[in-house]
Amino acid sequence: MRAAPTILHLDMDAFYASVEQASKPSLLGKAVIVGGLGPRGVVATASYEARRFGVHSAMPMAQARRLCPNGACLIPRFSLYRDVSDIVMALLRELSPLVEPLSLDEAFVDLEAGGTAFDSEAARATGERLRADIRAATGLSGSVGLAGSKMLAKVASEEAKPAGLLLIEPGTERELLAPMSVRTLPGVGPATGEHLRRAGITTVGELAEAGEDELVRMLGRSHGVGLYRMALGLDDRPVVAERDAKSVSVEDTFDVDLHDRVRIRGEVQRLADRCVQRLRGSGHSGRTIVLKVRRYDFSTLTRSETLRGPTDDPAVVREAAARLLEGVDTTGGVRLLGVGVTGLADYTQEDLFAQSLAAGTLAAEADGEGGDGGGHGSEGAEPGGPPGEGGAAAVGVQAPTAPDQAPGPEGQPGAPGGAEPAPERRWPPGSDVRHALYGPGWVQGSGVGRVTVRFEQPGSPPGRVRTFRVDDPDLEPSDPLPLVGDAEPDGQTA
DNA sequence: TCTGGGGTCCTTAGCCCT
DNA sequence: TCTGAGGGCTAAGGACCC
Repeated sequence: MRAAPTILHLDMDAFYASVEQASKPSLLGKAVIVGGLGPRGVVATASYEARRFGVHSAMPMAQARRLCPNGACLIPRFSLYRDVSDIVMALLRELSPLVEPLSLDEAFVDLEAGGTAFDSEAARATGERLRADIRAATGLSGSVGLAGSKMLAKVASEEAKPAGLLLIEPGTERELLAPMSVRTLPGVGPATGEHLRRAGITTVGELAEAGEDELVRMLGRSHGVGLYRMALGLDDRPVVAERDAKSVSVEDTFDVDLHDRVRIRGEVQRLADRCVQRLRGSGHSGRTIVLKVRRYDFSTLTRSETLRGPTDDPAVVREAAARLLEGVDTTGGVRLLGVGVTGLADYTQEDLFAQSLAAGTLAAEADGEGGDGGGHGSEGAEPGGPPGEGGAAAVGVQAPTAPDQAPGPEGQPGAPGGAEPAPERRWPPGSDVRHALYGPGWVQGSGVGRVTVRFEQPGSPPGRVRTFRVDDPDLEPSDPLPLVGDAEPDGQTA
């Protein structure tokens, strides 16, 4: 391990919730919960105000609402978070070319490689400056950890939260780690934590005392050796700037379990198409198709099939996913379906061409695909009629119209619904809107044909609330406004 | 009214080949 | 021809992370 604490770990504080508070001034200092709002939604991030009520990430949203009934529950706005993240990551890249993003709100930086800092003094100064720069550029706060390794830098930023900075001086690691819970170490989750607890190991110090052999015996070679080293404060993993994606997948959890086999097939086809869209978007093709099924009892199984060559052909992926589904028993119902592609290769025209030759892919097959599956698979469910069990309205909860359109619009606003009579517009809480007269605002809630909007924007004083009919022609969805800088002059916030 | 979505990595087991 | 070891690949599941 290096001598100087020049690995920096940045962790933005309650990122999604903080972005929401910054862009919605009336929520500053209030409990904000960001996550899925459906009956099976979970919390992605809670503001520190909400955490005081016991709300935390991965908690079912229903439970969060119970604990914190006055909290503002909002859907995530990933495009905005990505924009803010881009600003933060750009600031990190000014410090060093070696920046390793872990997610939208977290990254490692190798300060030494950037020539930014070679000792504790300089590292600390750099960290403080970074925090100030992030606040100036985004209005948000982040926590900084500095240490001689990635693992320790991450532990440090966790300890520094919220809005702090902690530097671990070389030589003090073991002493610092010893009393901490084993769960502090990366790679120790609920299962490993429980495994260790049963062996009487609850702290990092006890982990180190157990010895490498014992940990290997308990947890296997890779995990055992890795954990033992971490317990000693040893971690020589380098900061890696570019990481190639290894898989691409999409999955959907349904508000109500799906029973109807025809519907399930339709959903798998949809997911396959979405997956290929993402695959192509990332400039990849892939060789192994994976189907994921979570059943009514939460048991999860995967089935996979490896093709002769990589593909990004939707028809090929659809067919593979359909074949895999045929081998899965779905009686009892499914709550989640997913389609993924692994074994990624860089997309090239040659790949595509080779694949169509290898798999004998025909464009005609893509269109006539239903023929194969529908032919022998007509279990019950008459073609046009509503499938049984009320599974039909499962995904589009609040779309009482046209319950039986087979691959129904999914739970996203503005999903393509075909050329039906204008579907009722939906206004998810937290989403951005613009009113012809009142300017930019956000949806505070909607129901019984009404939508309530608060008219405010980043940097404005808390705004007023007004209620409209859901089909008010003056009201329309809009893009998020940047957190800092060009606020709109026309926003009436009085 | 339990438990999202998008990932990575590891382990185990079976099969095929040398 | 049989047997065993070991490597590579595939499939499935599990743990973990944010």
